[in-house]
Amino acid sequence: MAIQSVRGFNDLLGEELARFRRASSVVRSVLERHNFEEILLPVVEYAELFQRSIGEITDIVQKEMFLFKDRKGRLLALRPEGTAGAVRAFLEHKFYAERPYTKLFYEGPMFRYERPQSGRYRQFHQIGAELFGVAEPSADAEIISVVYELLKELEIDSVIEINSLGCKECRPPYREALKEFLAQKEEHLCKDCLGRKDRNPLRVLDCKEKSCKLAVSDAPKMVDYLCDSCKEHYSQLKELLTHINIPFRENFNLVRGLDYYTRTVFEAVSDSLGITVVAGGRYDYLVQELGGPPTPALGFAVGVERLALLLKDIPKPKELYVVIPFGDVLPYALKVAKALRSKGKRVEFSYRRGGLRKQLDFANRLGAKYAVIIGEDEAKEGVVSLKDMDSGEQKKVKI
RNA sequence: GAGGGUGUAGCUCAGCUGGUAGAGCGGGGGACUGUGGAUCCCCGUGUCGCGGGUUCAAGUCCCGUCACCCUCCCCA
Repeated sequence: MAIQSVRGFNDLLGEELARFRRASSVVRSVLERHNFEEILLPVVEYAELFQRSIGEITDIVQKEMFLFKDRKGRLLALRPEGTAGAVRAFLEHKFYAERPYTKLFYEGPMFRYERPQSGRYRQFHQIGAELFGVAEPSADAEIISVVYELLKELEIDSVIEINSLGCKECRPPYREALKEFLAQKEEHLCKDCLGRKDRNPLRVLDCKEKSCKLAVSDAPKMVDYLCDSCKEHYSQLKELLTHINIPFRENFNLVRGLDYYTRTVFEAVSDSLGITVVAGGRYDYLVQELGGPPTPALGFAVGVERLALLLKDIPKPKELYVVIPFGDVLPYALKVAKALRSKGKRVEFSYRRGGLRKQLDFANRLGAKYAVIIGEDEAKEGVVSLKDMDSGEQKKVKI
């Protein structure tokens, strides 16, 4: 058997790649407009970084990481997401000491050992942005505004949902209240939720199972338990979003799969495919938990493949010129191709053999806008016959 | 990790109750050595995903395995 690519690790090519590039470049340009600075992070980190940041009991850490040991026996991981690495870099370069706040973005492959399905691979790409050092809700508003603008620019139909998960003051009491509530609903919960109702009760709110949804419909809401400062933060954020005309929807059942989130969380779900394309939130304790100074922070990540899947149309490539040498004119024809390319034209030099007819047929198949016909007459006169492949018009021109 | 579907030529697929492989499209060549998208003619051995089993005989039945697609879990 010929060697195949590894499951979930795919070649990206053709139109799919064009969509991918488009999605990526739009997101990048929106981030650059907001003056986020790019950082190129390594793909491998110590496994401990993810265990400490994402949370020991999450599925990502428990069963979805690509783990391996280096030659000295240290446990390494292919990164399953980007925030942990960004925080590590923020601390390692001591950005907290040299600027009042820091805005970073990263792009690159992420790895999760999951079952592949539509819009989901073991190697996939994310672009993420992180804002370190601003506690005020204006930072939340700006991050959500970036998300809104990139979705708008890519013409992706989706709604931004927001919620608040509270802080270490108000979340524990809420968690307990929710646990108590769920204990009374046990007979309505699915098997997965029975497993997580004590371990990670917030996740039950997010379950797609009908009976769970129903059981949870009158569950206590985090918003009702928010402490004064969280409540203030959340209502200011909503006010700001309204002021800058960013449509959003509150979803009291919105939670995140990663442990580090606090206060604001948000997500954009595509209307057509029903998959999450962007997700993010605030993580005010993570920097400190990873050994840094107390630093409020927040960010988001987009799945580039998922975005690409939803793109309406892709830009057409530049108009193609096909240079057709005909007869003993090779040196001249190559010179013409070089000249056209130096003018920035997209040029294919035809290596196809056969008569002019066959070569024009070839140019046609390539989708050429112009055929640059070079026979011995043209070579002698120092011109080319430029044929417009749509209209069929042809004239001799100097290049 | 659980469930369902699929796997035959480059692509899309046909192949009925087992008798050793076909079509369309694409591609190549020609009709046609200076003008395309048309027409006509010619060109298909591909480990029938892989391994094993049943059988005189397996693309076709059975078991296993791998991959892909979809759903769930989880997540971007």
